[in-house]
Amino acid sequence: MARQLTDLLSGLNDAQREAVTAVDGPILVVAGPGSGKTRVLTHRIAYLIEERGVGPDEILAVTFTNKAAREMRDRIERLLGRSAEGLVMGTFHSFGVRLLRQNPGLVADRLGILPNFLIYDDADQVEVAKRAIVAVGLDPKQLAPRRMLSRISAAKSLLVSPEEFAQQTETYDDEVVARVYREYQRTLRKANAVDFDDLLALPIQLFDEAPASLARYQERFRYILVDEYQDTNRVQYVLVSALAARHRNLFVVGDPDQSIYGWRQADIRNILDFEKDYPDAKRIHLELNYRSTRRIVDTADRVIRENTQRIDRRLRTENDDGEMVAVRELADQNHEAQFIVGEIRRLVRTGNLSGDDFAIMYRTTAQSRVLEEAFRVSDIPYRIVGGVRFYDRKEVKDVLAVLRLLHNPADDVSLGRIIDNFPLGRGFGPRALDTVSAWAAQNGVPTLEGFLSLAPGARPPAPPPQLSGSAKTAAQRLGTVFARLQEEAGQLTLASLFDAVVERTGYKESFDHDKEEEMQRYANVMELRADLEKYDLLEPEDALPTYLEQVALVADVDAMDDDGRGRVTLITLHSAKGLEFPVVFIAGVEEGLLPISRAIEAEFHDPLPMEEERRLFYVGITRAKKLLYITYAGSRVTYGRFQSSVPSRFLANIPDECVRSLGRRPFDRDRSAGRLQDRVRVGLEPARSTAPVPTPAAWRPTASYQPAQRVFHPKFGEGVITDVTNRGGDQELAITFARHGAKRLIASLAQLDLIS
DNA sequence: AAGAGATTTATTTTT
DNA sequence: TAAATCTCTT
Repeated sequence: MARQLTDLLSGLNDAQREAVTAVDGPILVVAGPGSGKTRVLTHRIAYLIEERGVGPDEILAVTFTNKAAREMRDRIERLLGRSAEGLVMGTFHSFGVRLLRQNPGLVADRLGILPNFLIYDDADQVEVAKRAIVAVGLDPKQLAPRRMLSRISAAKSLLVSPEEFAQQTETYDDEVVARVYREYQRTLRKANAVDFDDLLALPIQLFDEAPASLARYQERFRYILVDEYQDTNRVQYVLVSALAARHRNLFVVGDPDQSIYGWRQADIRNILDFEKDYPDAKRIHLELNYRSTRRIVDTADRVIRENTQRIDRRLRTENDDGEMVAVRELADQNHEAQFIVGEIRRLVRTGNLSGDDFAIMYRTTAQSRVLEEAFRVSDIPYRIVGGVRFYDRKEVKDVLAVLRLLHNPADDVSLGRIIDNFPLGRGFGPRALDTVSAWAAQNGVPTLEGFLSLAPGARPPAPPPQLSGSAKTAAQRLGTVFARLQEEAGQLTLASLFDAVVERTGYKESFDHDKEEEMQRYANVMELRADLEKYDLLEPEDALPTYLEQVALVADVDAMDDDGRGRVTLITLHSAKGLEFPVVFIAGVEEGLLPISRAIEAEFHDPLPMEEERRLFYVGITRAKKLLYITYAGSRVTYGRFQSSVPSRFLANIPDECVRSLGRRPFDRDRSAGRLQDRVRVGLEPARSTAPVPTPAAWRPTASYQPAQRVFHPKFGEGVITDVTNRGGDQELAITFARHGAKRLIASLAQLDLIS
């Protein structure tokens, strides 16, 4: 016992030790980046179990991603030297599902949601929103379903029901949202489906309806821990508060400076007001950074210091100074990607580093394209976190739609998908679907029943829908196939069910074996089969629901740890939160990208989005342990158009002592938008319009090229200069490109970059 | 109802 | 630029 105690507490600093051993009552830990908060969380849980005799099943720990939960559980089990069975650890959303699954009777009775409910993902939600817009007699083309959805989601995150929303409308637009919201919710329920926000809101409704069930959980969870508390929203706050009300042993960890989910209704006040909610709370600060070099820490500190909405504190470290932060301007996004690939190659060669030591971070997923292309040709292994998830690929979603419909016959969104995309639905158009839907509505049954009623041997509740011609044939075919699949669904393993699905729906044959692209998509479908096989170990009746739930709740980062070894990571700044890498590149640090244009537009009436952008940059900087590169391009192609860009204002705050410019031109702080801002503030110039946006020709270095130099051209790629002819102040270059052969180019016009 | 061809839209971030 | 959506023809 004593041995273990020293193990659990050794190597912790005073503040960390205090956080681990302060057992009872509300505790707020404000933890800067790299200050060991994961260590504190894991050691604290192990300490509770080992030293305080707390049962693992009396502890609830909420993390931001499933990956974090998995890793923490592993670390705890390693500390304990045994399994931590019973410990409830996961994201808010997975915990929400768990609550709903554990109370099927109450959930059905009080909330009207049957146990076979599905979790609708983003695309499904858009579809439901569209249908809702149509149903209230409006036009989805004018209303932007996505915008409706974000308003609805915001309302749900604030626990505002459709009825409450309707009562507090102020503008015409609000009224429209209210109507769509109501219909959206009705459509979801009719499909026996829930969305992400419901996973948090429904447990609260359940507790309202059945206080005894709340009391049970309150009693059970003597200790509750919440990570990334700065990113919790209202629903999450209410849920945690309710659960912690009985024992009040609530331990929250967060960093207001890393709050980057304001757009998801994350409310920084949850952490700032913690001590108001719990006047007896103990507050512990973890400030010393163990992760990064001194220069990286100082850079981060100076950048975040510019924010006004924050608690003043200083980030510090006792680590070595380390290398300078490298800032590099590139001609365009291709050069930027090329530069990054080149640097990585160089560092791998000379610096004893491997691919997985590197991460490239960017603000928007669109930026990953060019980077990915550069890595693809470079043959450096890489992986992309974010972008299109495996489960979001069209062909995968198609097959999943069938499985979902088999699990939940009310799932009209999946039914629609099947009709649109499967050979099975051929000959069956929108008008015919209207007929069947109307029939189903009339009889109060799911739309699928309309099809089943046409299958041979069916005993429908009413005369089947009136169809004719190709629509009738198609509907009969679909009904017959589904009737049979439904029978088999309970008996077959998932893999065999998969086989039956792709065979009988004609999906398998729909791939053209002569087209490479289609074969790739077919390969994805088969990968789904391999995925399904893993679930055949479960009880047959659990396999499908467990699988579908897992599919709905995996985040991009969750899927990350599979075969990440040796690969460079390409990741959005948002997804990078909580991760660390020896070498980090932050790409596209330009006005309009980081900060994102919308934050710039909003700045004059609302400074908060801009501050969030700055925090995002801060999150990126603090991911780096040893080396940090910041790159920006002088111009980039957006929507297929060239646009020149201005270095981000955030660059102006990096201290001279920490930064060095790479390349021929020094990094010119005065051209970054930060300095322009100053001028704007004193009223010398209007914003942006007169900003000295440099034209490419004007700022391109007038380097004199020489034969044998290696260069990079945005279109032609890598090449070697074979001949140089001087023409006045300019040069005409003969270049042999690796992939495009010999070209003659004018030095001042060709957007060339020297590569080492 | 289906496919070809024209046109228009999109890029903020995600559980 | 590429993907999604619309329009027109059969």
